[in-house]
Amino acid sequence: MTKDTTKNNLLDKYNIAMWEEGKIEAFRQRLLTWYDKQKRDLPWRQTSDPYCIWVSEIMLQQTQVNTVIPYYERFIGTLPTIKDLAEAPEDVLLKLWEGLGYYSRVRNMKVAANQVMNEYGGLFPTEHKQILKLKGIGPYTAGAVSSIAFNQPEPAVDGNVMRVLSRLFEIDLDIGKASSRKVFEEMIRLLIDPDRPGDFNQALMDLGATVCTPKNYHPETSPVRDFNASYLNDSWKNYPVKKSKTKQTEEEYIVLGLINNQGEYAFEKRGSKGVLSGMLVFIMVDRSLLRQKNWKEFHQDPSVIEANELETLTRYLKQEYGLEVNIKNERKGKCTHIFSHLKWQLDIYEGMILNESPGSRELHYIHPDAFDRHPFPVPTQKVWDLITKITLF
DNA sequence: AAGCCGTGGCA
DNA sequence: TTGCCAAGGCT
Repeated sequence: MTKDTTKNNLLDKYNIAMWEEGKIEAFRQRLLTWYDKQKRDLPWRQTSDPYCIWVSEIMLQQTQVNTVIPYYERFIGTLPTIKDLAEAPEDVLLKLWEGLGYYSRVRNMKVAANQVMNEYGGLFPTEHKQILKLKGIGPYTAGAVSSIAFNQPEPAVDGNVMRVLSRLFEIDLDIGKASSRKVFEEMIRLLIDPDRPGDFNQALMDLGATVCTPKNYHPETSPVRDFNASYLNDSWKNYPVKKSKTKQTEEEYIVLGLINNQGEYAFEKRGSKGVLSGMLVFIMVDRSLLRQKNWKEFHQDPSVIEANELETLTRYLKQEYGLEVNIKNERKGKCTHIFSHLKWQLDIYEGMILNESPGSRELHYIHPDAFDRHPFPVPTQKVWDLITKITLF
């Protein structure tokens, strides 16, 4: 039995009707003409160096263009080649990444850079299959680098592309589900311009970022509105389909700015798993571990640690860190930090370290004058600003 | 498969 | 204020 290569099983399965060849070619031309005229002038569009394209694509993961631009300039300026990246100490990399978030991205880049040095002699691999094997490079980024840097007709399906295609074809798939991406990739394989695959992919993303946006979407302003089934059928408000996310869970911490007799603050490196893994934070103690069952009944003043909780805290610091401290029971300040899936409520207190003995957790002592030399995640920076803030009367 | 991983911007 | 969203990948 011979396979019918004119049919696409995945598109058939979801009853998606692809356009005929003439319409596809007209679409390519309309989209690329618009792109040639309207494309955004971005730093990584002034190079064809796969290393630079790669760096930009990693930074752009779940991060907006305007945020990325200064980070990209500084990163490429500091580490102009993949060899520089492979040889850079992790602290230097994290300092360049500080504030961008998702810090495993840059750690993975260093691993990938070493893969390229060891397996490809420092030359970025040119084949999509090889690129996909690099640490931190998934289906989207492999497609982006392949098409943009090496002119290969590979799909690069991100949130923009899924939103654009959902509206163009009235696709009812939930774009939040991982399995949906493959369907959109099959569509792109048929749509992509074989002569300008990189520009085609970028044009679709530009369209999603500037015209076919999640909010304030006006389909009549689109350069490809004639191709847009959801516009022609006035169903565009239904697309894309996306399930709403679950709310962040809240966690409350006492954060301690503990200073030793040399004027240094105590920090802790978070574990290798979980949020902010391997990053420096002030000592944080989960209040749910400290509080008694009915603490709310007798605890009135939120700026003061209740006596029982303070006692437990003191014991905890001795046991976990080997620290004897004198905590000033007057809240220095409070702040919140919101992650994608959780929310931290931080109450900040200061204290003096009276005695240190070996504890189960290692501490790092950093003098205020040296603070800027270390990479810190934003929550640590927020707490730092509160602790060192000069109070004006 | 679905939950985890940061941060800033915006209505 | 709150929730959503952004050029996703890993486990």
